[in-house]
Amino acid sequence: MSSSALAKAAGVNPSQLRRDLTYLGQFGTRGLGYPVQELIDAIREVLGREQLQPVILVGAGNLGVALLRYQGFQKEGFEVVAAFDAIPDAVKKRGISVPVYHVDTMRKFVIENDVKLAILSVPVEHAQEVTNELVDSGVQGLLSFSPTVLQVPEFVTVNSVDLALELEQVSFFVKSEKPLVDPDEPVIP
Amino acid sequence: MSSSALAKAAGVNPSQLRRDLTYLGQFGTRGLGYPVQELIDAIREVLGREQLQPVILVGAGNLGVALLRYQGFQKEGFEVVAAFDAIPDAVKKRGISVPVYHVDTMRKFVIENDVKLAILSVPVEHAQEVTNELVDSGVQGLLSFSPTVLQVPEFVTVNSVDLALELEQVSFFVKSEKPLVDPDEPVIP
DNA sequence: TGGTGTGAAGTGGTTCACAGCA
DNA sequence: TGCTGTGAACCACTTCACACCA
Repeated sequence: MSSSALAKAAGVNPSQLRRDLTYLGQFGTRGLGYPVQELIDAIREVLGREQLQPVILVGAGNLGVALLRYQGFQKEGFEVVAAFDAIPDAVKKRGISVPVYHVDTMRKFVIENDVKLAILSVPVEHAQEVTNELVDSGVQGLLSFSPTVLQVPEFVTVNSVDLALELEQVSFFVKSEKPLVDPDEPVIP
Repeated sequence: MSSSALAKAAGVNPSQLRRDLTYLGQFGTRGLGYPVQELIDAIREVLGREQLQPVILVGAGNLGVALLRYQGFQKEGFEVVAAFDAIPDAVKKRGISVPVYHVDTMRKFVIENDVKLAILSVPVEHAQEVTNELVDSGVQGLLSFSPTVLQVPEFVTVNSVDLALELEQVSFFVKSEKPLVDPDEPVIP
């Protein structure tokens, strides 16, 4: 498999892709390309996907429940082992195999199960407090869907996905006449 | 309001924020800061948020329905005016005020209502074909949740959110001993 | 011949540092 | 004095271009 074929599939430049792959070592063959299976193994190892990673989800509202039903995480080597909510009884559990517990039991669960990753889909006004408790319990990585900047110690990784912002980014380029803002020209003359 | 206060709230560097704001013109006062209301107005105008932007959603599965229930889009000036699905009758409509139509009627709707933005939450294997039809009908911006690279003409803007990938990004930094890969040192020695 | 690996150049975004002004 | 606006330096990432080798 050549870098140009891979690059096309990934939607990037071939040089880019070759450069990136060298960080895994160098096992392409000049004139031939990359051995597919070795590539898969090497990437999998670097990404730490040898075994399932346990994850918890906090906030089983609309978005949270959808995420619980979402199969994509399992496919990529994650296992959502439990969900937590302030009102677990209110959660519509149809089609959900993951147990939903009260958020008061979260700390205990995280500690006992040595959970390192959490998905946060709580209302924005509770995002920081829940984050604090998670970090305090030992969680080191957060995927947040709240439109706010979470304050965490530097040893904790946060990835924030703001859905409205993602749509906003598309919208900006659609409504504007020109595809990009010209930095030499103020947007408002 | 000073740039440093805004920067702190946004989680960025003050210089960064000042530099960004100059693209809107220059209306900060040296020694004083920025006038809040003018700032809001200027940003709103640039982002084209004076009036509601109509959006359609395609693919009313788990994620799609959650997105329909999600209030964040409305808050940011978007209105999801209709949803489309291959089996609209199967969609659980509880708590959804947006009408769900059959995907066959999508093209007509897009053209008649001059829809320019679409949210795509269809299964990955149908993402490209639905994209083609949307683009063909006049949609110019797509927010996709399918883990695939969509092929579109250059005048169409695509923003892809791959939820599993977002979690993967967190996971990488959590499981690795060091916070970052040292580019001089191959990950696999 | 074809395609990798990589110096070197290019690009664009970030940060510094400070002149200038309320 | 305090804080903006911005030239210049900095930095990280991207792309080019080509030596090198199966």
